[in-house]
Amino acid sequence: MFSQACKYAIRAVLYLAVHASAGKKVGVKDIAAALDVPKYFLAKILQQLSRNNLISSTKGPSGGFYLSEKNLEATLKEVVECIDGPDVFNACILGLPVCSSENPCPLHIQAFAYREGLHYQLKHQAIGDLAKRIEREEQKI
Amino acid sequence: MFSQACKYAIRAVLYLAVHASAGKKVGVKDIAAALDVPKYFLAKILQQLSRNNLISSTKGPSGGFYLSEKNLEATLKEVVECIDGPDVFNACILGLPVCSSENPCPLHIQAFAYREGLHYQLKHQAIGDLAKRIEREEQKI
DNA sequence: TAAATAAAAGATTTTTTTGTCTTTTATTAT
DNA sequence: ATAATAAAAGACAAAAAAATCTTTTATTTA
Ligand code: FES
Ligand code: FES
Repeated sequence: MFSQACKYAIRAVLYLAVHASAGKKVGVKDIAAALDVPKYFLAKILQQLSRNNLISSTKGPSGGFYLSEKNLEATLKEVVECIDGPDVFNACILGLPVCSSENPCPLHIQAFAYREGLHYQLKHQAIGDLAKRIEREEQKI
Repeated sequence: MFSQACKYAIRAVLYLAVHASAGKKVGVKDIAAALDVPKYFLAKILQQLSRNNLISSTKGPSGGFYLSEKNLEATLKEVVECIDGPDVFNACILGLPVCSSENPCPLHIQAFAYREGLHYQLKHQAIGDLAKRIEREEQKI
């Protein structure tokens, strides 16, 4: 479903939503250590998210990454599409050129439900709200 | 979700279920052409399925691949796991070391629900029955 | 202003996946 | 038996994804 880079991206964004803020930025090194993820690879991913204004950062001492108020209002759908491209939620599970309910492949019905359920949550839940739930329910990242 | 190899495997098996039989075997070249899939790569995949007794084959003139009665009773779950390994349906969508409802990641609920939906169909539907539905509903492969 | 810090950017390497080609082996039909 | 056929197996190449290292740029604190 998601590339390795995308998995790291989602986890890093959620980590920032929970543990960082404009007043308490956190560096790649710390994030990588907390998530047990390759440091340099994560840095690349964070740069890409930053370029696309999905996360915020400042350089220099006491710098690092965090989510602005604006960033917290975005959704994971945007994060996912930033890393894995815009077709993640529209592609046929068998790799056929188009996915459609009118002309479905044999796995379409289940696959479509699978994707849409996930897609719906990722599209409609703000990252900030998700973070609150993670803290409330003590979910792992 | 599925690797490219696995997608080809599923499609090839379904193609065989619909178009081949013990009396009418079909060669890699024909399958590859029909599915528009790289010939030599498909050959590798079919060999692996054959070694694991998920499809049948004979060499030589008028030889080729087909599904025996036994093969038709197997499920796509077995095909998938033969190619992509046994963890496909148990892995956390974020790549966390374990996926469990007791200690879920933030995407677990959706991911699990729909993954299980797919898993259930692939596990409980015999390939032969699936093939009948494909013919009945004229689904694409 | 200078030194220290941390992200941004660029270049490279490694690993995995995908795809190709060649040789061998088994089977069949002549 | 022999020739033709097609899968099996092995070796190889290309492309993509993942991971690493180095240099540059911006920022802050002393
Ligand atoms: S057509 Fe294959 S998943 Fe929709
Ligand atoms: S724990 Fe992540 S999908 Fe189940």
